[in-house]
Amino acid sequence: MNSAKHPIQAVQRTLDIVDVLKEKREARVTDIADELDFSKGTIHCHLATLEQNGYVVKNGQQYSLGLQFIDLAHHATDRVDIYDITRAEVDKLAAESGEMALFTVEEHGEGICLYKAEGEDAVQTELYVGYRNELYHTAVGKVLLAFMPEERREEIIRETNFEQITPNTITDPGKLRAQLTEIRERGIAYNHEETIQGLVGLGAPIRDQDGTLYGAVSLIGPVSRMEDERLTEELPKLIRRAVNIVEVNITSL
Amino acid sequence: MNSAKHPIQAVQRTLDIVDVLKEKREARVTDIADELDFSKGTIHCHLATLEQNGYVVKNGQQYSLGLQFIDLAHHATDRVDIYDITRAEVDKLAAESGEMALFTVEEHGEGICLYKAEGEDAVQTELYVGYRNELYHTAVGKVLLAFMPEERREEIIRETNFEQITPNTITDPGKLRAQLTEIRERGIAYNHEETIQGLVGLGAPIRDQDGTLYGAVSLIGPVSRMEDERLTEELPKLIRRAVNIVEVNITSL
DNA sequence: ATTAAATGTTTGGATGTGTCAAACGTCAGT
DNA sequence: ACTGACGTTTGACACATCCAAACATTTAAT
Repeated sequence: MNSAKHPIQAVQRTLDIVDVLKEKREARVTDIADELDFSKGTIHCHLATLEQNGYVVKNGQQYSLGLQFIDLAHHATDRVDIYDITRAEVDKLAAESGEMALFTVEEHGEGICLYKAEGEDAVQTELYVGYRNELYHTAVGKVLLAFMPEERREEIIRETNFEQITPNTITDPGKLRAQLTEIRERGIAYNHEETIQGLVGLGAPIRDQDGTLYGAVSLIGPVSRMEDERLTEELPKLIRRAVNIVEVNITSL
Repeated sequence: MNSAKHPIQAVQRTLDIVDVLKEKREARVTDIADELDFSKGTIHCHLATLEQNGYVVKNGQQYSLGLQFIDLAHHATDRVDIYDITRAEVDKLAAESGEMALFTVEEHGEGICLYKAEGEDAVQTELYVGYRNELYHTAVGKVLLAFMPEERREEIIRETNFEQITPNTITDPGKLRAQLTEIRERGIAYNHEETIQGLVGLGAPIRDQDGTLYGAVSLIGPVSRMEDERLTEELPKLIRRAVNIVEVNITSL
Protein backbone atom coordinates (compact mmCIF):
# COMPACT_ATOMS: atom_id res chain seq x y z
CA MET A 1 0.00 0.00 0.00
CA ASN A 2 2.06 2.91 -1.32
CA SER A 3 1.23 5.94 0.75
CA ALA A 4 0.08 9.13 -0.90
CA LYS A 5 2.76 11.75 -1.38
CA HIS A 6 0.48 14.64 -0.62
CA PRO A 7 -2.51 13.38 1.32
CA ILE A 8 -5.18 15.99 1.74
CA GLN A 9 -5.22 16.61 5.44
CA ALA A 10 -8.76 17.89 5.72
CA VAL A 11 -10.03 14.76 3.99
CA GLN A 12 -7.87 12.58 6.20
CA ARG A 13 -9.40 14.26 9.22
CA THR A 14 -12.91 13.55 7.97
CA LEU A 15 -12.03 9.92 7.38
CA ASP A 16 -10.66 9.72 10.89
CA ILE A 17 -13.92 11.10 12.20
CA VAL A 18 -15.86 8.51 10.22
CA ASP A 19 -13.64 5.89 11.77
CA VAL A 20 -14.38 7.10 15.26
CA LEU A 21 -18.10 7.02 14.52
CA LYS A 22 -17.69 3.48 13.26
CA GLU A 23 -16.00 2.37 16.47
CA LYS A 24 -18.17 4.26 18.88
CA ARG A 25 -21.50 3.92 17.04
CA GLU A 26 -22.50 7.30 18.47
CA ALA A 27 -20.40 10.26 19.52
CA ARG A 28 -20.71 13.92 20.36
CA VAL A 29 -18.57 16.72 19.03
CA THR A 30 -16.53 16.88 22.22
CA ASP A 31 -16.01 13.12 22.31
CA ILE A 32 -14.51 13.15 18.84
CA ALA A 33 -12.50 16.31 19.49
CA ASP A 34 -10.95 14.68 22.55
CA GLU A 35 -10.34 11.39 20.79
CA LEU A 36 -8.62 12.92 17.77
CA ASP A 37 -7.11 15.88 19.61
CA PHE A 38 -8.70 18.60 17.50
CA SER A 39 -10.68 21.65 18.44
CA LYS A 40 -14.43 21.39 18.81
CA GLY A 41 -14.93 23.95 16.07
CA THR A 42 -12.98 21.92 13.57
CA ILE A 43 -14.83 18.72 14.30
CA HIS A 44 -18.09 20.59 14.10
CA CYS A 45 -17.34 21.84 10.58
CA HIS A 46 -16.37 18.38 9.39
CA LEU A 47 -19.50 16.80 10.84
CA ALA A 48 -21.67 19.53 9.34
CA THR A 49 -20.18 18.89 5.92
CA LEU A 50 -20.74 15.16 6.26
CA GLU A 51 -24.27 15.67 7.48
CA GLN A 52 -25.12 17.95 4.60
CA ASN A 53 -24.14 15.15 2.26
CA GLY A 54 -26.12 12.56 4.15
CA TYR A 55 -23.15 10.57 5.40
CA VAL A 56 -23.79 11.37 9.02
CA VAL A 57 -26.92 11.66 11.11
CA LYS A 58 -27.44 13.86 14.10
CA ASN A 59 -29.75 12.87 16.93
CA GLY A 60 -29.73 15.64 19.49
CA GLN A 61 -26.04 15.91 20.31
CA GLN A 62 -25.17 12.46 19.10
CA TYR A 63 -23.74 11.93 15.66
CA SER A 64 -23.65 8.55 13.93
CA LEU A 65 -22.97 7.06 10.52
CA GLY A 66 -25.67 7.67 7.92
CA LEU A 67 -27.50 4.97 6.04
CA GLN A 68 -26.24 6.44 2.79
CA PHE A 69 -23.16 4.29 3.21
CA ILE A 70 -25.38 1.32 2.38
CA ASP A 71 -25.91 2.84 -1.03
CA LEU A 72 -22.17 3.18 -1.53
CA ALA A 73 -21.65 -0.37 -0.32
CA HIS A 74 -24.09 -1.59 -2.93
CA HIS A 75 -22.26 0.20 -5.70
CA ALA A 76 -18.92 -1.08 -4.44
CA THR A 77 -20.22 -4.65 -4.49
CA ASP A 78 -21.46 -4.05 -7.99
CA ARG A 79 -17.86 -4.27 -9.14
CA VAL A 80 -17.69 -7.92 -8.07
CA ASP A 81 -19.13 -9.59 -11.14
CA ILE A 82 -19.60 -13.04 -9.64
CA TYR A 83 -21.45 -11.77 -6.59
CA ASP A 84 -24.92 -12.99 -7.52
CA ILE A 85 -23.88 -16.43 -8.71
CA THR A 86 -21.60 -17.01 -5.76
CA ARG A 87 -24.24 -15.89 -3.35
CA ALA A 88 -26.63 -18.55 -4.59
CA GLU A 89 -23.98 -21.25 -4.32
CA VAL A 90 -22.94 -20.18 -0.84
CA ASP A 91 -26.58 -20.46 0.20
CA LYS A 92 -26.69 -24.02 -1.09
CA LEU A 93 -23.39 -24.82 0.54
CA ALA A 94 -24.69 -23.68 3.91
CA ALA A 95 -27.86 -25.68 3.51
CA GLU A 96 -26.03 -28.86 2.46
CA SER A 97 -23.38 -28.71 5.15
CA GLY A 98 -25.44 -27.17 7.93
CA GLU A 99 -22.43 -25.00 8.74
CA MET A 100 -21.64 -21.34 8.12
CA ALA A 101 -20.56 -20.63 4.54
CA LEU A 102 -18.73 -17.52 3.40
CA PHE A 103 -17.69 -15.70 0.24
CA THR A 104 -14.58 -13.60 0.65
CA VAL A 105 -12.57 -11.36 -1.63
CA GLU A 106 -9.16 -9.74 -1.29
CA GLU A 107 -8.66 -5.99 -1.32
CA HIS A 108 -5.73 -3.94 -0.11
CA GLY A 109 -4.16 -7.08 1.31
CA GLU A 110 -7.13 -7.89 3.48
CA GLY A 111 -9.92 -10.44 3.20
CA ILE A 112 -13.36 -8.90 3.00
CA CYS A 113 -16.43 -11.01 3.65
CA LEU A 114 -18.98 -10.29 0.94
CA TYR A 115 -21.62 -12.83 1.79
CA LYS A 116 -22.47 -15.10 4.66
CA ALA A 117 -25.02 -17.90 4.82
CA GLU A 118 -25.89 -19.83 7.93
CA GLY A 119 -26.77 -23.52 7.78
CA GLU A 120 -28.96 -25.26 10.29
CA ASP A 121 -26.20 -25.84 12.87
CA ALA A 122 -24.06 -22.82 11.99
CA VAL A 123 -21.79 -21.51 14.72
CA GLN A 124 -22.44 -17.98 15.85
CA THR A 125 -19.51 -15.66 15.24
CA GLU A 126 -19.13 -11.93 15.21
CA LEU A 127 -18.36 -12.21 11.52
CA TYR A 128 -20.52 -9.94 9.36
CA VAL A 129 -20.78 -8.97 5.72
CA GLY A 130 -18.09 -6.33 5.28
CA TYR A 131 -15.87 -7.84 7.96
CA ARG A 132 -12.18 -7.48 7.17
CA ASN A 133 -9.43 -9.71 8.42
CA GLU A 134 -5.76 -10.43 7.93
CA LEU A 135 -5.06 -13.14 5.41
CA TYR A 136 -2.39 -15.17 7.22
CA HIS A 137 -4.58 -16.81 9.84
CA THR A 138 -7.79 -17.78 8.05
CA ALA A 139 -8.70 -20.46 5.53
CA VAL A 140 -9.93 -18.02 2.88
CA GLY A 141 -7.00 -15.78 3.59
CA LYS A 142 -4.49 -18.53 2.91
CA VAL A 143 -6.40 -19.55 -0.22
CA LEU A 144 -6.28 -16.01 -1.54
CA LEU A 145 -2.58 -15.71 -0.75
CA ALA A 146 -1.83 -19.08 -2.32
CA PHE A 147 -3.46 -18.32 -5.65
CA MET A 148 -2.68 -14.64 -6.16
CA PRO A 149 0.29 -13.49 -8.29
CA GLU A 150 3.55 -14.14 -6.53
CA GLU A 151 4.82 -10.56 -6.35
CA ARG A 152 1.60 -9.46 -4.72
CA ARG A 153 1.74 -12.37 -2.27
CA GLU A 154 5.26 -11.49 -1.23
CA GLU A 155 4.34 -7.83 -0.90
CA ILE A 156 1.48 -8.67 1.43
CA ILE A 157 3.51 -11.13 3.48
CA ARG A 158 6.26 -8.55 3.81
CA GLU A 159 3.84 -6.01 5.22
CA THR A 160 2.07 -8.46 7.48
CA ASN A 161 2.39 -8.02 11.19
CA PHE A 162 2.18 -11.59 12.44
CA GLU A 163 0.45 -12.03 15.76
CA GLN A 164 0.07 -15.19 17.83
CA ILE A 165 -3.71 -15.03 18.09
CA THR A 166 -4.11 -18.64 19.21
CA PRO A 167 -1.48 -21.32 19.91
CA ASN A 168 -2.00 -22.60 16.36
CA THR A 169 -1.59 -19.29 14.52
CA ILE A 170 1.22 -19.34 11.98
CA THR A 171 3.61 -16.52 12.78
CA ASP A 172 6.56 -17.52 10.64
CA PRO A 173 6.61 -16.31 7.01
CA GLY A 174 8.62 -19.38 5.99
CA LYS A 175 6.11 -21.80 7.45
CA LEU A 176 3.32 -19.82 5.85
CA ARG A 177 4.95 -20.01 2.41
CA ALA A 178 5.42 -23.76 2.80
CA GLN A 179 1.77 -24.20 3.67
CA LEU A 180 0.71 -22.02 0.74
CA THR A 181 2.56 -24.36 -1.59
CA GLU A 182 0.65 -27.32 -0.14
CA ILE A 183 -2.58 -25.39 -0.58
CA ARG A 184 -1.80 -24.74 -4.24
CA GLU A 185 -1.31 -28.47 -4.76
CA ARG A 186 -4.35 -29.58 -2.80
CA GLY A 187 -6.68 -26.75 -3.86
CA ILE A 188 -8.06 -26.53 -0.35
CA ALA A 189 -6.86 -24.54 2.66
CA TYR A 190 -7.54 -25.35 6.28
CA ASN A 191 -7.72 -23.18 9.34
CA HIS A 192 -7.07 -25.39 12.36
CA GLU A 193 -8.09 -23.16 15.24
CA GLU A 194 -5.66 -20.50 14.08
CA THR A 195 -8.12 -17.64 14.48
CA ILE A 196 -10.42 -18.79 17.26
CA GLN A 197 -9.94 -21.78 19.53
CA GLY A 198 -12.46 -24.48 18.75
CA LEU A 199 -13.20 -23.23 15.25
CA VAL A 200 -12.06 -24.98 12.09
CA GLY A 201 -12.46 -23.64 8.57
CA LEU A 202 -11.72 -24.75 5.05
CA GLY A 203 -11.80 -22.85 1.80
CA ALA A 204 -11.18 -23.05 -1.94
CA PRO A 205 -10.42 -20.44 -4.60
CA ILE A 206 -12.67 -19.19 -7.38
CA ARG A 207 -10.62 -18.82 -10.56
CA ASP A 208 -11.26 -18.55 -14.26
CA GLN A 209 -9.59 -20.58 -16.98
CA ASP A 210 -6.59 -18.25 -17.07
CA GLY A 211 -6.03 -18.83 -13.38
CA THR A 212 -7.12 -15.33 -12.44
CA LEU A 213 -8.29 -15.25 -8.84
CA TYR A 214 -11.75 -13.88 -8.14
CA GLY A 215 -12.26 -14.77 -4.49
CA ALA A 216 -12.72 -17.71 -2.17
CA VAL A 217 -15.51 -19.74 -0.61
CA SER A 218 -15.25 -21.28 2.83
CA LEU A 219 -17.01 -23.24 5.53
CA ILE A 220 -16.58 -22.70 9.25
CA GLY A 221 -17.61 -25.01 12.05
CA PRO A 222 -16.77 -26.31 15.52
CA VAL A 223 -13.75 -28.59 15.78
CA SER A 224 -15.99 -31.36 17.09
CA ARG A 225 -17.84 -31.61 13.79
CA MET A 226 -14.89 -30.78 11.56
CA GLU A 227 -12.77 -33.93 11.64
CA ASP A 228 -11.91 -37.17 9.87
CA GLU A 229 -13.37 -37.85 6.45
CA ARG A 230 -15.93 -35.11 6.79
CA LEU A 231 -13.14 -32.59 6.94
CA THR A 232 -10.85 -34.22 4.39
CA GLU A 233 -13.38 -35.60 1.91
CA GLU A 234 -17.00 -34.68 2.34
CA LEU A 235 -16.84 -30.94 2.93
CA PRO A 236 -14.05 -30.31 0.38
CA LYS A 237 -16.22 -32.07 -2.18
CA LEU A 238 -19.15 -29.76 -1.39
CA ILE A 239 -16.96 -26.69 -1.65
CA ARG A 240 -15.37 -27.81 -4.89
CA ARG A 241 -18.76 -28.38 -6.43
CA ALA A 242 -19.94 -24.92 -5.40
CA VAL A 243 -16.78 -23.29 -6.67
CA ASN A 244 -16.95 -25.15 -9.98
CA ILE A 245 -20.43 -23.91 -10.70
CA VAL A 246 -19.32 -20.34 -10.13
CA GLU A 247 -16.24 -20.83 -12.27
CA VAL A 248 -18.29 -22.18 -15.17
CA ASN A 249 -20.39 -19.04 -15.02
CA ILE A 250 -17.44 -16.67 -15.07
CA THR A 251 -16.79 -17.23 -18.75
CA SER A 252 -20.31 -16.18 -19.62
CA LEU A 253 -19.90 -12.70 -18.19
CA MET B 1 -31.73 19.82 5.98
CA ASN B 2 -30.03 22.92 7.33
CA SER B 3 -26.95 23.55 5.25
CA ALA B 4 -23.59 23.86 6.92
CA LYS B 5 -22.41 27.42 7.49
CA HIS B 6 -18.81 26.63 6.74
CA PRO B 7 -18.63 23.44 4.74
CA ILE B 8 -15.10 22.18 4.31
CA GLN B 9 -14.49 22.47 0.62
CA ALA B 10 -11.75 19.88 0.35
CA VAL B 11 -14.04 17.34 1.98
CA GLN B 12 -16.91 18.36 -0.23
CA ARG B 13 -14.70 17.77 -3.24
CA THR B 14 -13.82 14.29 -2.06
CA LEU B 15 -17.47 13.49 -1.50
CA ASP B 16 -18.22 14.70 -5.02
CA ILE B 17 -15.53 12.38 -6.33
CA VAL B 18 -17.06 9.47 -4.43
CA ASP B 19 -20.36 10.38 -5.99
CA VAL B 20 -18.90 10.29 -9.48
CA LEU B 21 -17.37 6.89 -8.78
CA LYS B 22 -20.75 5.71 -7.57
CA GLU B 23 -22.44 6.81 -10.78
CA LYS B 24 -19.78 5.71 -13.20
CA ARG B 25 -18.67 2.53 -11.41
CA GLU B 26 -15.18 3.14 -12.78
CA ALA B 27 -13.41 6.34 -13.73
CA ARG B 28 -9.97 7.67 -14.51
CA VAL B 29 -8.39 10.79 -13.09
CA THR B 30 -9.10 12.76 -16.25
CA ASP B 31 -12.70 11.58 -16.41
CA ILE B 32 -13.37 12.87 -12.92
CA ALA B 33 -11.39 16.07 -13.49
CA ASP B 34 -13.50 16.83 -16.56
CA GLU B 35 -16.75 15.90 -14.87
CA LEU B 36 -16.17 18.05 -11.80
CA ASP B 37 -14.13 20.72 -13.55
CA PHE B 38 -11.03 20.44 -11.42
CA SER B 39 -7.40 20.03 -12.34
CA LYS B 40 -6.00 16.55 -12.75
CA GLY B 41 -3.51 17.15 -9.99
CA THR B 42 -6.22 17.96 -7.48
CA ILE B 43 -8.27 14.90 -8.32
CA HIS B 44 -5.17 12.79 -8.12
CA CYS B 45 -4.40 13.91 -4.57
CA HIS B 46 -7.94 13.29 -3.42
CA LEU B 47 -8.01 9.82 -4.93
CA ALA B 48 -4.61 9.01 -3.40
CA THR B 49 -5.89 10.03 0.01
CA LEU B 50 -9.00 7.90 -0.40
CA GLU B 51 -7.00 4.95 -1.64
CA GLN B 52 -4.60 5.13 1.26
CA ASN B 53 -7.58 4.76 3.55
CA GLY B 54 -9.02 1.87 1.61
CA TYR B 55 -12.08 3.70 0.36
CA VAL B 56 -11.05 3.55 -3.25
CA VAL B 57 -9.41 0.90 -5.38
CA LYS B 58 -7.15 1.46 -8.34
CA ASN B 59 -7.01 -1.00 -11.22
CA GLY B 60 -4.52 0.29 -13.73
CA GLN B 61 -5.86 3.74 -14.51
CA GLN B 62 -9.36 2.98 -13.35
CA TYR B 63 -10.50 3.98 -9.90
CA SER B 64 -13.59 2.55 -8.23
CA LEU B 65 -15.27 2.44 -4.83
CA GLY B 66 -13.58 0.22 -2.27
CA LEU B 67 -15.23 -2.64 -0.45
CA GLN B 68 -14.52 -0.94 2.83
CA PHE B 69 -17.79 0.91 2.41
CA ILE B 70 -19.49 -2.40 3.14
CA ASP B 71 -17.95 -2.30 6.57
CA LEU B 72 -19.26 1.21 7.14
CA ALA B 73 -22.65 0.18 5.84
CA HIS B 74 -22.76 -2.60 8.40
CA HIS B 75 -21.97 -0.25 11.23
CA ALA B 76 -24.55 2.24 9.99
CA THR B 77 -27.20 -0.47 9.93
CA ASP B 78 -26.19 -1.41 13.45
CA ARG B 79 -27.96 1.70 14.64
CA VAL B 80 -31.31 0.29 13.49
CA ASP B 81 -32.23 -1.80 16.51
CA ILE B 82 -35.12 -3.67 14.92
CA TYR B 83 -33.13 -4.72 11.86
CA ASP B 84 -32.73 -8.42 12.70
CA ILE B 85 -36.28 -8.99 13.83
CA THR B 86 -37.78 -7.11 10.92
CA ARG B 87 -35.59 -8.96 8.48
CA ALA B 88 -36.96 -12.29 9.62
CA GLU B 89 -40.54 -11.05 9.32
CA VAL B 90 -39.97 -9.57 5.88
CA ASP B 91 -38.64 -12.94 4.76
CA LYS B 92 -41.82 -14.62 5.98
CA LEU B 93 -43.95 -11.94 4.38
CA ALA B 94 -42.31 -12.51 1.01
CA ALA B 95 -42.74 -16.26 1.31
CA GLU B 96 -46.41 -16.01 2.32
CA SER B 97 -47.39 -13.49 -0.31
CA GLY B 98 -45.06 -14.60 -3.09
CA GLU B 99 -44.40 -10.92 -3.81
CA MET B 100 -41.46 -8.66 -3.07
CA ALA B 101 -41.33 -7.46 0.55
CA LEU B 102 -39.34 -4.50 1.79
CA PHE B 103 -38.20 -2.88 5.00
CA THR B 104 -37.64 0.85 4.70
CA VAL B 105 -36.52 3.57 7.06
CA GLU B 106 -36.53 7.35 6.81
CA GLU B 107 -33.39 9.43 6.94
CA HIS B 108 -32.78 12.98 5.83
CA GLY B 109 -36.27 13.09 4.36
CA GLU B 110 -35.70 10.11 2.12
CA GLY B 111 -36.79 6.50 2.29
CA ILE B 112 -33.91 4.05 2.48
CA CYS B 113 -34.47 0.39 1.71
CA LEU B 114 -32.75 -1.66 4.42
CA TYR B 115 -33.89 -5.12 3.46
CA LYS B 116 -35.53 -6.79 0.53
CA ALA B 117 -36.94 -10.31 0.25
CA GLU B 118 -38.27 -11.85 -2.92
CA GLY B 119 -41.21 -14.23 -2.88
CA GLU B 120 -41.82 -16.88 -5.48
CA ASP B 121 -43.47 -14.58 -8.02
CA ALA B 122 -41.69 -11.36 -7.04
CA VAL B 123 -41.47 -8.67 -9.68
CA GLN B 124 -37.98 -7.71 -10.72
CA THR B 125 -37.16 -4.09 -10.01
CA GLU B 126 -33.97 -2.12 -9.89
CA LEU B 127 -34.61 -1.66 -6.18
CA TYR B 128 -31.67 -2.70 -4.01
CA VAL B 129 -30.72 -2.59 -0.35
CA GLY B 130 -29.52 0.95 0.18
CA TYR B 131 -31.80 2.38 -2.50
CA ARG B 132 -33.07 5.83 -1.65
CA ASN B 133 -36.28 7.39 -2.88
CA GLU B 134 -38.50 10.38 -2.34
CA LEU B 135 -41.28 9.76 0.12
CA TYR B 136 -44.24 11.33 -1.69
CA HIS B 137 -44.74 8.73 -4.37
CA THR B 138 -44.25 5.35 -2.67
CA ALA B 139 -46.29 3.32 -0.23
CA VAL B 140 -43.61 3.19 2.44
CA GLY B 141 -42.85 6.83 1.85
CA LYS B 142 -46.41 7.88 2.50
CA VAL B 143 -46.56 5.64 5.56
CA LEU B 144 -43.44 7.23 6.96
CA LEU B 145 -44.75 10.72 6.25
CA ALA B 146 -48.13 9.90 7.76
CA PHE B 147 -46.79 8.67 11.07
CA MET B 148 -43.84 10.96 11.68
CA PRO B 149 -44.10 14.08 13.88
CA GLU B 150 -46.10 16.80 12.18
CA GLU B 151 -43.39 19.48 12.08
CA ARG B 152 -40.99 17.09 10.44
CA ARG B 153 -43.64 16.02 7.91
CA GLU B 154 -44.35 19.61 6.97
CA GLU B 155 -40.65 20.37 6.72
CA ILE B 156 -40.14 17.48 4.31
CA ILE B 157 -43.21 18.31 2.24
CA ARG B 158 -42.08 21.93 2.04
CA GLU B 159 -38.70 20.87 0.66
CA THR B 160 -40.13 18.27 -1.70
CA ASN B 161 -39.81 18.86 -5.39
CA PHE B 162 -42.95 17.16 -6.72
CA GLU B 163 -42.53 15.49 -10.09
CA GLN B 164 -45.18 13.85 -12.23
CA ILE B 165 -43.40 10.52 -12.57
CA THR B 166 -46.47 8.63 -13.77
CA PRO B 167 -50.02 9.85 -14.48
CA ASN B 168 -50.99 8.74 -10.97
CA THR B 169 -48.22 10.49 -9.07
CA ILE B 170 -49.50 12.93 -6.48
CA THR B 171 -47.99 16.33 -7.16
CA ASP B 172 -50.21 18.50 -5.00
CA PRO B 173 -49.16 18.97 -1.35
CA GLY B 174 -52.81 19.42 -0.37
CA LYS B 175 -53.90 16.15 -1.91
CA LEU B 176 -50.91 14.44 -0.32
CA ARG B 177 -51.84 15.75 3.13
CA ALA B 178 -55.41 14.55 2.67
CA GLN B 179 -54.23 11.10 1.73
CA LEU B 180 -51.85 10.99 4.67
CA THR B 181 -54.81 11.60 6.99
CA GLU B 182 -56.60 8.63 5.44
CA ILE B 183 -53.49 6.54 5.88
CA ARG B 184 -53.26 7.43 9.54
CA GLU B 185 -56.85 6.24 9.99
CA ARG B 186 -56.50 3.08 7.95
CA GLY B 187 -52.99 2.17 9.04
CA ILE B 188 -52.12 1.10 5.49
CA ALA B 189 -50.82 3.14 2.57
CA TYR B 190 -51.20 2.28 -1.09
CA ASN B 191 -49.12 3.14 -4.09
CA HIS B 192 -51.36 2.86 -7.14
CA GLU B 193 -48.87 2.97 -9.99
CA GLU B 194 -47.54 6.28 -8.70
CA THR B 195 -43.90 5.32 -9.11
CA ILE B 196 -43.89 2.82 -11.96
CA GLN B 197 -46.76 2.03 -14.29
CA GLY B 198 -48.10 -1.43 -13.62
CA LEU B 199 -46.71 -1.65 -10.10
CA VAL B 200 -48.83 -1.47 -6.97
CA GLY B 201 -47.49 -1.35 -3.43
CA LEU B 202 -48.87 -1.27 0.08
CA GLY B 203 -47.16 -0.60 3.38
CA ALA B 204 -47.66 -0.23 7.12
CA PRO B 205 -45.67 1.51 9.85
CA ILE B 206 -43.62 -0.05 12.63
CA ARG B 207 -44.22 1.87 15.84
CA ASP B 208 -43.73 1.33 19.53
CA GLN B 209 -46.32 1.88 22.25
CA ASP B 210 -45.53 5.58 22.45
CA GLY B 211 -46.24 5.93 18.76
CA THR B 212 -42.59 6.49 17.85
CA LEU B 213 -41.99 5.56 14.25
CA TYR B 214 -39.23 3.04 13.51
CA GLY B 215 -39.78 2.31 9.83
CA ALA B 216 -42.20 0.67 7.44
CA VAL B 217 -42.79 -2.68 5.81
CA SER B 218 -44.26 -3.01 2.34
CA LEU B 219 -45.22 -5.37 -0.46
CA ILE B 220 -44.85 -4.65 -4.15
CA GLY B 221 -46.44 -6.49 -7.03
CA PRO B 222 -47.93 -6.18 -10.49
CA VAL B 223 -51.30 -4.45 -10.76
CA SER B 224 -52.81 -7.65 -12.19
CA ARG B 225 -52.29 -9.50 -8.92
CA MET B 226 -52.84 -6.52 -6.61
CA GLU B 227 -56.61 -5.99 -6.73
CA ASP B 228 -59.93 -6.63 -5.04
CA GLU B 229 -59.94 -8.35 -1.66
CA ARG B 230 -56.35 -9.47 -1.97
CA LEU B 231 -55.28 -5.86 -2.00
CA THR B 232 -57.79 -4.57 0.55
CA GLU B 233 -57.97 -7.51 2.94
CA GLU B 234 -55.57 -10.36 2.47
CA LEU B 235 -52.26 -8.59 1.97
CA PRO B 236 -52.94 -5.87 4.58
CA LYS B 237 -53.62 -8.65 7.04
CA LEU B 238 -50.27 -10.28 6.28
CA ILE B 239 -48.43 -7.00 6.64
CA ARG B 240 -50.19 -6.12 9.87
CA ARG B 241 -49.25 -9.48 11.33
CA ALA B 242 -45.60 -9.02 10.38
CA VAL B 243 -45.52 -5.49 11.75
CA ASN B 244 -47.17 -6.54 15.00
CA ILE B 245 -44.55 -9.16 15.69
CA VAL B 246 -41.81 -6.60 15.23
CA GLU B 247 -43.62 -4.10 17.41
CA VAL B 248 -43.96 -6.59 20.24
CA ASN B 249 -40.24 -7.14 20.13
CA ILE B 250 -39.38 -3.44 20.29
CA THR B 251 -40.23 -3.19 23.97
CA SER B 252 -37.78 -5.96 24.83
CA LEU B 253 -34.79 -4.00 23.50
C1' DA C 1 11.31 1.64 -34.52
C1' DT C 2 9.99 6.32 -33.90
C1' DT C 3 6.91 9.60 -33.12
C1' DA C 4 2.80 11.48 -31.36
C1' DA C 5 -0.87 11.86 -28.25
C1' DA C 6 -3.05 10.90 -23.96
C1' DT C 7 -2.66 10.00 -19.52
C1' DG C 8 -0.94 9.88 -14.44
C1' DT C 9 2.23 12.10 -11.39
C1' DT C 10 5.05 15.56 -9.32
C1' DT C 11 6.50 20.37 -8.45
C1' DG C 12 6.37 25.13 -6.66
C1' DG C 13 4.11 29.11 -5.63
C1' DA C 14 -0.13 32.23 -4.87
C1' DT C 15 -4.48 32.12 -3.05
C1' DG C 16 -7.77 31.11 -0.15
C1' DT C 17 -9.22 28.04 3.42
C1' DG C 18 -9.01 25.05 7.52
C1' DT C 19 -7.81 25.54 12.13
C1' DC C 20 -7.70 27.36 16.68
C1' DA C 21 -8.93 30.06 20.68
C1' DA C 22 -12.19 32.64 22.47
C1' DA C 23 -16.70 34.43 22.72
C1' DC C 24 -21.48 33.35 22.33
C1' DG C 25 -25.80 30.71 22.68
C1' DT C 26 -28.28 27.03 24.59
C1' DC C 27 -29.68 23.63 27.62
C1' DA C 28 -29.90 20.72 32.03
C1' DG C 29 -29.35 20.36 36.58
C1' DT C 30 -28.95 22.45 41.23
C1' DA D 1 -31.00 32.50 39.14
C1' DC D 2 -26.78 30.31 38.73
C1' DT D 3 -23.52 27.04 37.24
C1' DG D 4 -21.37 23.91 34.21
C1' DA D 5 -21.12 21.49 29.94
C1' DC D 6 -21.92 21.45 25.52
C1' DG D 7 -22.59 22.95 20.46
C1' DT D 8 -22.06 26.77 17.51
C1' DT D 9 -20.20 30.93 15.58
C1' DT D 10 -16.51 34.37 14.87
C1' DG D 11 -12.25 36.37 13.23
C1' DA D 12 -7.51 36.14 12.16
C1' DC D 13 -3.41 33.82 11.08
C1' DA D 14 -0.71 29.98 9.35
C1' DC D 15 -0.37 26.93 6.01
C1' DA D 16 -2.69 23.52 3.11
C1' DT D 17 -5.11 23.18 -1.17
C1' DC D 18 -5.33 24.13 -5.66
C1' DC D 19 -3.76 25.29 -10.30
C1' DA D 20 -0.71 25.45 -14.14
C1' DA D 21 3.07 23.68 -16.03
C1' DA D 22 6.71 20.44 -16.35
C1' DC D 23 7.78 15.63 -16.11
C1' DA D 24 7.13 10.66 -16.50
C1' DT D 25 4.78 6.98 -18.31
C1' DT D 26 1.91 4.51 -21.06
C1' DT D 27 -0.67 3.76 -25.39
C1' DA D 28 -1.57 4.48 -30.30
C1' DA D 29 -0.25 5.50 -34.72
C1' DT D 30 2.78 6.02 -38.47
